[in-house]
This record gives sequence, structure tokens and C-alpha cells, in this order.
Amino acid sequence: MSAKDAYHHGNLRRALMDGALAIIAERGIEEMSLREVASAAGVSHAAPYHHFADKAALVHALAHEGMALMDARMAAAEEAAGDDPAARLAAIGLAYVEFAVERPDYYAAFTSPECGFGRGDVEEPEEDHGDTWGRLMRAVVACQQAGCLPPGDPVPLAIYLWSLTHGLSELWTLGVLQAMPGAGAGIRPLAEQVIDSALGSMRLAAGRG
Amino acid sequence: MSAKDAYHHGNLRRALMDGALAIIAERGIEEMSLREVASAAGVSHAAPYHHFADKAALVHALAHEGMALMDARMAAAEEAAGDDPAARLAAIGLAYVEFAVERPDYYAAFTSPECGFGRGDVEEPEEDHGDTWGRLMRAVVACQQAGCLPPGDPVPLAIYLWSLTHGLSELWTLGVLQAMPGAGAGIRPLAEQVIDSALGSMRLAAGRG
DNA sequence: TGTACATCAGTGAACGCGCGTTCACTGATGTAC
DNA sequence: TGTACATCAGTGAACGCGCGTTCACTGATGTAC
Repeated sequence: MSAKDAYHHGNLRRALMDGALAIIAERGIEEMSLREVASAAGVSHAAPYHHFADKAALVHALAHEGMALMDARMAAAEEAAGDDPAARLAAIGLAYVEFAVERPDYYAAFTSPECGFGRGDVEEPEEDHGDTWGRLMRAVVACQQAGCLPPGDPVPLAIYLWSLTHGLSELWTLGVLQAMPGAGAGIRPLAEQVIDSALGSMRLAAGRG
Repeated sequence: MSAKDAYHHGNLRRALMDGALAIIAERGIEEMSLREVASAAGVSHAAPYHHFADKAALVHALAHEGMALMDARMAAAEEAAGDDPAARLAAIGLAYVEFAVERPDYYAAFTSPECGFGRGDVEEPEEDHGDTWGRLMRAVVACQQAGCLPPGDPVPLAIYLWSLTHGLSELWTLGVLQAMPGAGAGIRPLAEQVIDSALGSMRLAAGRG
């Protein structure tokens, strides 16, 4: 970046967010400092304050963007899965795991205690967040109506599936699963197996009930 | 604590660990500093260095102790569950979730990237850690032999159950699930429902296969 | 029981560091005429 | 097209802070005789 580009950078906001993501991906969100982000963007450490009120605002912006990206990805996967409700639900789950594993930077941002998907975001999803929980619920209900998930309250089913995919993502990212035999093929086969197993055995339970 | 007790404290190591746990429980592991821990124990900020080589050693000790406590709890729950392999497996899972939720301080310590149950601990469990993974695997195999889990490679089944319980614990601790309707009764009914549902539908799948 | 002494576990000053944030500033940019 | 000027987005010095860690020290403790 030339000296001229540095002045009236044009995209400093974006550059700062990307720099922050890179640092988070590399060393974790606790290690991310505004000063390092600024210096990585080739800018003085005071410059970010023209684009973010404070450090928390940067993290919040990342969380926001991350949720929107993940929801978009889940929407696309759901759409691509066709009409079968079970396939759509599986696609949502797989997209969740893949996003969490591929983008631990975003995932760390919107999973962070201060601005993650704690209380408020589930109850009052902001519009441009996407509505991950709502999407999951609708897919679960559609499966119930199609008879491939047991009838009754959909909430416990949604919690079950969210826990499963969230836990799988987390154990992978923590490194536990990556150390296990057969992990060489990456998260995708494992996620497919886990999700198919969940939906498959639940479908049996639905048929029985 | 009197001034006399402060000298040759006798239990400063324990007091430091307890103080660290309290701070972690209250504000998270990133906020825990050796200086604050020392001051909470009523001792100068240099005193901890007579008991821990550095800050990482403190966290490591907490992780170690936490794993041992959790394993002990799982062992007790398993024992108390009697002879039915499915009941034993469910008890293990429930104990995992309860420990994680009740002791987010320990959980944060042994889940932390630097000294958590990342790579090494699964492959080479230290003896006094307890062997959480091994316990889970044995319980899964026992269920397979009893015909209440599908036959075949037990590893994916164990991963499945670990992901489920880990994810449930994490979503609860993050606060997402606590904001949902019906969360007033705490984690236990939810955990029981989720675990029973998993084992129940898998048992159906086992009967079918 | 008393005394000398080694060891143990504290103290408090000091180090250098990186951090978030503020502030007066200045050079570049874009606009009105 | 040229000029005056408001605004925008940078700079760099400075602030106070808490941190991990080191160090020489000292008072308490326990033990050998």
C-alpha cells in the first residue's frame, strides 16, 4: 500500500476488520488488540477511532457480519438441498459446522461472551443478522410435518440439533477430534456422519411413535 | 485472616487456586490475573511465584484438578447408575453436563486453548487426570454389546455423544438456552431429555440394524 | 529447655511492556462559486 | 478552469493503567545439638 493510499484510505474500516479476523484466526480473540490491528493495516494506532467508537464496537461489527455470513451460507445450503425436509435440515446443520470450522475467527467473535449470541439475539434477532434460530426451528417443524421427526414440541429437537452441531464444531476447533484416527479427511465426513446418524435414528423414532 | 496467618500461609497454593477459580467464574478466564489472585488471597503480588512457576502453571494446575474432579464425578455417577449399560452411559453424559454447567471455572480452565483437552491429553491421558475419553468409550462398547447401541466402530458414537453433551453445556453457559422458554428448571431436565432422546432413538436404530 | 542456624515463604520496589483512549494537529479531498 | 474553504481521515505524542516477572530483602519457622 503506497503512502497515498494510506491517506483517506477508502477502505480502512474493511481493512481493520480483515486484520482483526486474521489475528483472531491466528492467535485467538483475547490476543487481538486495536493497536496491532491498526499497525497491520499500515495505519497509526489512533486511526481506527475514526471508524469504530472503541474496541468493543469492532468486535461487535465482526460478530454481526459473521452471523449474517453464516446465515447466508445456511440459507444457500438449505436452498440447494431441494425439497426434502430432512435433506434441508441436514444441509443447515452441515453448513453450520462447516462455517464454524472454516471461520473460527467469525465464530469466536459471535461466540464471545460480551457480544455473542447470548440472551438478546435469540429473543430479538436483528433483521440483518439473519435469524439462525428461526431457520432451524422452521426446518424442524417442516420435518415433523413430513413425519421424519417425532411430533410434539419442536424446541427440544432444535436444541438437540444445535447442541450436536455446536459441540462438534467446538471439539474440532479445540483440536480434540483432529487428533483422533480418521480425522485426516477433515470435518465434513465426520459432520455428515454425525448429522445423518442423528436424523436417521430420529426418523426411526418418528416412525415408531 | 490475621497477619500471622499470612506468613507461612500454609495453604497459599490452595488459596490462590480457589481465588483464581472465583475470578474465572465471575469474569472469565481472560480477566484472571496473577496480581488480582494474589491480592484476593491477601498476599503480595510476588508471593504466588513461590508456588507456581508462572501464570500458565496456575492455569495448568486448575485444568488438571478440574479434569480429575470431573472424572471422579462421572465415575461416581456411573457407579450409582447400576448395571444397565444404557443407564450408565446416560449417567456419564449427565454428569459431564452438570459439571460443566456448575463449574464453568474449571471447565474454562481445561477447555482453554493453551492447556485444555487439546491434542495430547486424549492420546496420552495422564494417570491422575482420570481418563474421560476412555470411560466414555468403554461405556459405549458396553452398550453395543448389550444391543442398545448400534454395532460397529464405537468411535463415531462416542464423538456423537461427546459433541452433544459438550454443545449443550456450552450453549447453556453462553446463555442462549437460559433465555429460552422452560429454562427455569435448570440444565438438568433439559440434559436428561436430550441424553435420553439420543440413547432412545439410537436404541431403536440398534434394534432395527 | 535453650540456642544457633538453615530454610522457607513472605515483602515491596522496580523493570519494561502493550494496552485503550484522548487530543491537538495537519495534510488530502471534495465542493461551491 | 481556478480558487477559497469546509470537512474528512489521517498522525504522533501523551495519559494512565494493569500486567507478568525479577530481585534483594527479611521475618517466621523448624531442626540439630
